[in-house]
Amino acid sequence: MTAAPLGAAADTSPASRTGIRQVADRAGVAPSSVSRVLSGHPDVSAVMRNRVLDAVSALGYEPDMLAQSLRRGATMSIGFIVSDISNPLFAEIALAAETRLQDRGFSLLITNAFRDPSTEADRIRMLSRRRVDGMLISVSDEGHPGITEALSSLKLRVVLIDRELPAVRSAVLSDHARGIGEAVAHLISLGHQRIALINGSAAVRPSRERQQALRRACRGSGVNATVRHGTFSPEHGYKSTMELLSGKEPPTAIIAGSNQILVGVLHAARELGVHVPHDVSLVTCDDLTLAGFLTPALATISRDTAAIGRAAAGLLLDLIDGQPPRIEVLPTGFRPAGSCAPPARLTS
Amino acid sequence: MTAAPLGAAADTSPASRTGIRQVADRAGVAPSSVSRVLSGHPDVSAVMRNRVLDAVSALGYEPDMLAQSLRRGATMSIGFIVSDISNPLFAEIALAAETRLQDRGFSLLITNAFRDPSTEADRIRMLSRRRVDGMLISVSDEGHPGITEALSSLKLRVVLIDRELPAVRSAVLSDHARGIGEAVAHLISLGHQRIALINGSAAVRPSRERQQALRRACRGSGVNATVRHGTFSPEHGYKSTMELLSGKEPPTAIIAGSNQILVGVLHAARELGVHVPHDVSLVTCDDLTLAGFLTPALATISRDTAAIGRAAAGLLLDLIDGQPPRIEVLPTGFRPAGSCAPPARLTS
DNA sequence: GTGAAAGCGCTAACAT
DNA sequence: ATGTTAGCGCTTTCAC
Repeated sequence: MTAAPLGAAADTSPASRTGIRQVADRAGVAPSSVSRVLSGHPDVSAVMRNRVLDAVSALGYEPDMLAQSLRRGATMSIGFIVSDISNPLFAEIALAAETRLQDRGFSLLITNAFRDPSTEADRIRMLSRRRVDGMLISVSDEGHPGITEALSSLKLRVVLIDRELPAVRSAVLSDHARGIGEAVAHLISLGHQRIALINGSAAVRPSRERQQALRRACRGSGVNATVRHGTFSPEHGYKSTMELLSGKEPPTAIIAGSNQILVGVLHAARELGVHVPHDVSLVTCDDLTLAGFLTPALATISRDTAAIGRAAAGLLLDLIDGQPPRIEVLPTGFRPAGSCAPPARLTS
Repeated sequence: MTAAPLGAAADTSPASRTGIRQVADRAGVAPSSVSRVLSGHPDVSAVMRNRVLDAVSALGYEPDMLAQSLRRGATMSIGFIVSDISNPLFAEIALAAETRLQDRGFSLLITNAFRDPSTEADRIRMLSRRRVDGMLISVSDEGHPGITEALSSLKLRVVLIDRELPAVRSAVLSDHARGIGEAVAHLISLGHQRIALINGSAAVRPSRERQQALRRACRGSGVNATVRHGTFSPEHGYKSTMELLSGKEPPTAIIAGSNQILVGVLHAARELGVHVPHDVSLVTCDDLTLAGFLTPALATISRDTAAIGRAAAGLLLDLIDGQPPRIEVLPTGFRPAGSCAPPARLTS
C-alpha cells in the first residue's frame, strides 16, 4: 500500500527540470499561453506561437505528462495484465496491441500475473491506482470472486482477451471450436477411433470451447473422446500423456491444448519411446516457432495473434471514444502436417 | 506532442472518485493525517490510525498514484525499451525484471522499438515525459547519435542490457565469448576446418564479441572462419545460408547468431536439401522452446535469461538507492547436441 | 488573443 | 500527535 521513497542521488544537474514556467518566462508570455500553443488551441496568434516554439526548442522543454494527466484526468496509459509474457502467444498479442495504442498516444503498462487469480485481482487494483485509462485482461479463472470484485469496484474500460465475464461486455474471442472441429474431422478421416484432448483449465473459455467442440465432432461417429483438464503447463502435458499412453486402450491421437502443454507431451512421448505419428498422432494448439521443423512437422491449430492484439486495442480505443461495448470473434484454423497419420492398428 | 482528450463516456457513477478529502471528512480528521497513516508515518496515535483505516475501508479508498507521483517526485515506474517483446529472449528478461521490480513497488512500462534506433530515441523521450524513475534499455545501434542525444539530455537512471554506451555506466552483459569459444573448440575437435558465423548487427556488443571470439578460437589452428553480419532476422539467416552453402568451399559448420537467424538457416537448409549434421553442423545462440526436439537436437549456446532480468532490475534498484553504477557480466555456456558431428569430407 | 487565478489529489513543512 | 498551508506542473475557466 505504501510507496517506498526514492533514493538520494536524484539530481546530478544543478538546474531543476525546465517546466512550462521557464518556457513562459523566456518567451515573455504567460504559462497558459505556452500550454495553449502546445496543445494546439485554435486562438493563438502566429507571433505567439513562434515565440513559444522557439523558447521550447531552445530550452529543450518536454511537458510533464504526470502533471498533464492529473489535470486532464487521463493518463493516456493502458494496463495489460498478462498471465505469462514469456509465452510468445501473449507476447505477440501484447506487441500488436501496443503498436495500435501507441499510434493514438497511449502507453502500455504490462504486468505479469503468473496465472494466479488473486495476483490478477491485485494487479487490477494497482493499475486502477495508477489511473490507467483502460485495461486489457485475460484472467486465469473466470469464476474467481476476487477478480469480479476488483473489476466491479472500478468504472473502467476493460477489454477481455479470450475470456467471458458477466461484468465485462467487451471482448476479443477466438473461435476455438472451428479449429478443433477441423482437426478432429481430419483425424477421424484418417481412421482414428480414440482421440484425447489434453486440455488447459476449464475455468477459462478456450478450454471449455475446445472440449465442447471435440465432443460435438465425435458425436455419432463412434469415436471415443477423452478430455483431461489441468493447468496450462508442461507438467500437465507430461503427466497426462504418460497416463494416457500407458493405460489400457490408449488414444491413437492426442491434441495438446496449448504450446506449454505440448512441450510436456513431447517429453513424455520421447521418454516412452513412442513414435509420432506411427504410434500416436499429434496436434497442438497455437503456433510455436520451430513446430514446422520438427520431424515430423507438427499439425497445428493456429490463430492470428497480431489480429487479436489489434482487435483488443481497437475495442478499447472505441470504448474510450465513447462507443458501446462489443464482442469480436476471430477465427482459428487447422494446419495438417506429418504428425497426423492413420493409426497403426485400426482395430482396438 | 499533443495528447488526445478522453472520450465522453467516462463516468457511469454519479459520485466522483473518493479522494483523501472524503476519507478525512468521514474520519473527522485532516487530510494530512490520512496521508500520514497511509504512508506509515511514525507519529500517529492508535486512535487516529484506526479511525482513518476504518474510513478507508468503508469508502474503498485507493490513493491516486498520479497525485502521489507529482507531489513526491517519483512515479515508482520503470521504462523498458525492448526491440521485440515477441522474442522469448527479451520476454523472459522482461518477466524476471518485472518480478523483481514489482517486489519493490515499481511497475514496468514496456515499449517496443522494432529494432529501429530513431524509434528507440523517441521512446526514451516518451518515457522521460512520463517521468519514469529509471529505464532498462537494449538499443539496436550503439553508435546512433539520436539515441546518445536522447539519453544524455536526461539525468535518469539507465541500465543497459547487453549493450555498451559511453554515456551509460550501468549494464548487464553476457559473456558471449565464452559460449562461442566452447562451441568452436567443440567443432574444431570434431574436425571442422571451415566455420561460418551468421552474425547479427555489428552495431551491438554481442555480435562483436561473438566475432572476436570466433577469430580468437580459430587463430593458429588453420581453421577458416567466415563471419556475415546483418540484421537479427530470419531473412538474413536464410540469405546468408543460401549463399554460404552454394558457394565454393562451403562451411562445414554454421553458427546462427540468434534464434531469429536460426529460423532462416533452417529454412534454407531444408530448401537446399542439406542434411544436418551430415552435410553441415549447426549451432545456435539462445534457447528456443523446441530446439531439443528437433532431429537432430540443436546444439545451443545459452544463457540464463531470468538471471539477466533479475540482475538488470537489481542494478537499477541499486542506482535508485543511490549506489554507484556497476557492470555485471553473466556467463553463457555451450550445450552440444546431435546437430554437431564430424564433417563428411575431412579434406576440402 | 492573452493573462490571472484556481485547482487536479496528494504530501511535507511548518505550526501548535 | 494533529491541523493548516503551500505547492508539485500543468490546464482551463474566467476576465479583459
